Amino acid sequence: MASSTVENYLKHILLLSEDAPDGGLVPMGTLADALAVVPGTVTTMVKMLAAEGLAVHRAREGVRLTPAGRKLALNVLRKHRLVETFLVQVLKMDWTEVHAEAEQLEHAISDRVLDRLDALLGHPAADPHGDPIPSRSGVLENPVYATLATCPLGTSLQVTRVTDQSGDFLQFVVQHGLTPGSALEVAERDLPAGIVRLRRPGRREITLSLAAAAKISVTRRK
Amino acid sequence: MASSTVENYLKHILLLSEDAPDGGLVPMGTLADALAVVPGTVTTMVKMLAAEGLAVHRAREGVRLTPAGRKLALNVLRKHRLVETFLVQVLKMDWTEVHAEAEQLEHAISDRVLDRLDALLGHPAADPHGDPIPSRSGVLENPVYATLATCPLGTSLQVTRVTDQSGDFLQFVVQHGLTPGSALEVAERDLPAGIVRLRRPGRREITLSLAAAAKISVTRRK
DNA sequence: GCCGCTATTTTGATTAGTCAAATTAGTTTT
DNA sequence: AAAACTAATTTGACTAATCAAAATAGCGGC
Repeated sequence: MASSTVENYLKHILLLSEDAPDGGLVPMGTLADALAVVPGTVTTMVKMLAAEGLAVHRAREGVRLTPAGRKLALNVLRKHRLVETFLVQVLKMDWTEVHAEAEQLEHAISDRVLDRLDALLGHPAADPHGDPIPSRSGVLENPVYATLATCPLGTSLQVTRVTDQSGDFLQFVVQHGLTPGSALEVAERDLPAGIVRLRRPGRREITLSLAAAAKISVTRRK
Repeated sequence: MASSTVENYLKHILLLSEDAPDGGLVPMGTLADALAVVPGTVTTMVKMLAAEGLAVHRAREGVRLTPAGRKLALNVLRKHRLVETFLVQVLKMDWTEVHAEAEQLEHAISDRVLDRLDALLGHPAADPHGDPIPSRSGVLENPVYATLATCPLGTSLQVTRVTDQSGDFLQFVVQHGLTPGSALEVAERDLPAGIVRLRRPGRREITLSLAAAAKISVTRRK
C-alpha cells in the first residue's frame, strides 16, 4: 500500500497538472513548493514513483501521472473532499478549518469507510469549497467556470467554487458572504487598476483585486 | 506532536498496565508482542519515551507511564473508542471490523474533531465492545466486571464487555448472540474440564472454554 | 557457589524520507 | 559562441523506526 508520502506526491501532481498547459507535465520546482520540500527531494521521490509505475519522469522537464498513478491520486482526492464535506455537513465544523483536518484523514480512511461516508452524505458532487469530488470509478468532472476576473459584467451570478484553501482567504470569503451559493453581480472591472467591484443583494458593495477575483468561480444565476 | 508510533507505544503500555499486577509495570517482552515488534526495538523506543518524560524505564523490569504519558495515552484511547462507536452507530459498519479502522484513524483525528464526534454521539460512556471511553478530562472508569469464567451460576446476566478485539473472536461472539446487551445465564461451569455452559432465552445452549469465557464480562440483569 | 535458562539490552545494518550544498543541463543574453 | 542565469540533479549526511544476532543480567536449581 502506498505510504501517505506517496499519496501526497500523487495528489499534488494531479492537482498541479490540472492547470499545467504542458500536456499535464508538472515542473519539479512547482511540485517541491506545493509539498514544502526541497527540489532535490522531489527528484529522488519522483524517480521512485516512476520506478513503481505511478508516474513518468521526463528529466529536466517535469513529471506526469501514469493511469495507475492517476487512479490512486483520484482516490486520495475523493477521500479528501468527501472528508471535508463530512466535517462541514455532519460535524458542523467551520468551513475555513476543515482543509487541514482532511489533509491528515485522507491517508487514514479505508475505502470501505469512504463508501459509507459517500452514502451517508448522499453521493455529493462537490465539497464545501465547490471543488468536484471524483466519482468512485475515478471520473473527475472539471467544469471550466468563469471567475469574477473573467465573467461578463452586470449579469446575475452565483458563486460555485472557491479555489484557494488558505485559511486567510477563506476567512475573507466567509466574512463578505462570498461562499458557494451566494448571489452577486460584477458592477465594474478596471483592468489597469487591477480591481473588481461587486454588487450583492442586501449587502454593501465590495472591491477586490483581480488576483482575488480569479479565485472565485461563478455561473449565471438561474 | 507525538508520532503515531509513539502514540501506539503509549496506548499499549496503558492497556497492558491495566492488568499488570506489578504496580502497572509492563514487561518489555509483553509490549513487544502487543506491538508486533522485536524486543530490542522496544528497549530502544522505551528509552526514548523515558528521555521525553513520557514513561519510566526500570532496566530489566519493565516500563510504566508518567502522568504526562498517561494523559497522552488516554487521549489516544479516547479517540480509538469514539471512532469505533462512530463507525458502528453512524456509518453502520460491522461490529467486528471497526477495530482495524480505528487503529489508523486514532492517529489522524484532531482534538477538535474528537470533541465534535463526542457531541454527535451523545458523550457515550462505552464503545460497541463495551470498553469504557476515557473522559475528555482523562478519567478512565474501569469497573471490575465478573466474567463468564467467574460469575455466579444460575443468575440472570447480561453481557457488558468483550475484551478481545480479534476478528475471529468477535465473529464468534456475533454468531452466537453474545454481543454487549445480550441476556444469558451460566448453567454449568466445569473447572477440571475447562468449560462453561451457557443458557440463553430463545436460543440453544452453547459451551465454551474457560479461556473464551474469561473474555466476556457480565453484570446482573436488572 | 556455579550452571543454565529466559528476558532484556547492545550493537551494527537497513529503509523511507528528508536537507544542504555542489554540480550539471538548458536557455537567454550579450 | 561565450557568459550568465535558472531549474534540475547528484552527492553525502541525517533522523526515526525497525530487525538480526550477539552479549549480558538475573534467576532458580542443584
